[in-house]
Amino acid sequence: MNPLIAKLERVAILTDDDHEAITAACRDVHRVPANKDIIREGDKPDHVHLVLDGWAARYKDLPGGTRQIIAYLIPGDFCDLHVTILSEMDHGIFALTPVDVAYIPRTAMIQLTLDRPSLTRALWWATLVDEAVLREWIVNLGRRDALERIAHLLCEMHFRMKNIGLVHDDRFDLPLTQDEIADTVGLTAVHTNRMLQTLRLDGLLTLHGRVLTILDIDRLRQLAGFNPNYLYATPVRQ
Amino acid sequence: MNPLIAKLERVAILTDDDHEAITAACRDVHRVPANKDIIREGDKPDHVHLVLDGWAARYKDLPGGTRQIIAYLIPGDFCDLHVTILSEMDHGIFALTPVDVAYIPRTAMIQLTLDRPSLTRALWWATLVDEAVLREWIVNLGRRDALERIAHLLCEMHFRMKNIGLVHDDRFDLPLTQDEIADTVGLTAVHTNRMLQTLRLDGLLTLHGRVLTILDIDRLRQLAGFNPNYLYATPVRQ
DNA sequence: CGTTCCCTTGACACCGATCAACTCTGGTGG
DNA sequence: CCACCAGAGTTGATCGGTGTCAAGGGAACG
Repeated sequence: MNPLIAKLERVAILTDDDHEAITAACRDVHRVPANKDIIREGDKPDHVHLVLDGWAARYKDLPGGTRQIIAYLIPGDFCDLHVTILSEMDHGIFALTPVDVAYIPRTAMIQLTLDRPSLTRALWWATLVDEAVLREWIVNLGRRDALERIAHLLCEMHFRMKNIGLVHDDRFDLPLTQDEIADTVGLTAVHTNRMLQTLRLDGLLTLHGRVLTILDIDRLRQLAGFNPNYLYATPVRQ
Repeated sequence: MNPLIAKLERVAILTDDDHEAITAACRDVHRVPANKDIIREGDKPDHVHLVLDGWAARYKDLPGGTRQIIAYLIPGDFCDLHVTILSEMDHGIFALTPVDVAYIPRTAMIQLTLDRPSLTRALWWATLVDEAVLREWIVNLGRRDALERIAHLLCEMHFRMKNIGLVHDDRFDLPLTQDEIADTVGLTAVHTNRMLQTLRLDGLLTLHGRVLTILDIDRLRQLAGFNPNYLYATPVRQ
């Protein structure tokens, strides 16, 4: 099952035709090994990239050697819908795990949106949710302390992974090193480590071998100030 | 002159018909006094709001009484294109100055995008630039120190204001209190004050009476690590 | 002419960064 | 099967950037 179809169907009504159009667009699948770039800053790809399996991360490198992770991409997420319109990538995307990526030709994407208003609307919903996530990350970085930031990130990924059926018993794959978490929440790896220990000691979660188990989602959400409304897991307005 | 038309024409070719359609859509103008909400979290507006004159800010309040400003809206910017699709606002927007806001009916907006593919493409470009700005703000909050953050914000607003013709001799209206700047860059007002003084002492800028004069844009940009590529002031791909 | 924001300043506290080991784990090759 | 190794996680000591609290000053406005 195509994860994009599954994602869009949660919020919109797609016809069989739409299904076929999406499936057809996703014919060209590439496997990218872990820790390799899917796209680099400055690229002008002729394809739109869609994550079918695995995790990827959007990031920017700064002069000085630091890095900020800007988004996590999980199955069903587009890497770069915007290069349909914008001139080039202003950031890179790398694979956190081995990732299956569908290469959808730019022209096919444009055709899809011209032919299928309801599908276009669903795709638009997806980009708006991505945008809402960016806003919440700004709040996270700007106004929450270290412990809350990490807790909030974990709550969000729990919610998103659950949405696509990849959470069982509040347990899911979190293929991130503590360095990567640190580069996401604007902390150092050392402090991230200490905060994760605090969360463990408080009995909120366990995390080893890239598997996260949330032991008390209610308390974790309360600690993080997590409110999933920004993820808009609700039907699209007609 | 409608600032939305001016903005879109910098990157796309619009017909006279497009102009008229935009002008017609912007008939219903409301003036919102400074410090009043234009939209609140939870609202389900039937109109899309477009800033015609003045500054507004997108924000989220947190339990605990803190606030994070998520975006600044200047003439030509939409407040909430997304409520065309999403169920309700997950954040508020307030006026920083008295603001002229065009209320564009949701239905008119939908009609516009159905009838005018090239205009739709230009609007899409605008939302993608907004998204790129959000990404850069995440980098700003996550990986730059206090001085760099403020410098970067000022560089960005200088660039955006220049783009719409509101900068003369590197001088422009910056209608923000230090509290508001602090709530934007994730600092306290006290520390924001000290950093602004540092920037002044370094001969980079002057700021009083809500007017910012940048004395040395090159050095300010270098200090901030500012690269305007993310603002995509370039023509839209066809 | 007083009131209310807003800006400014100083002293001090503390969260998270930095630096430098050390441990653990999983993978690889002999 | 074991020895080794690299990457990831952990720990401790110390430093510094930013927060906090409190007070005072200045400018706009009724």
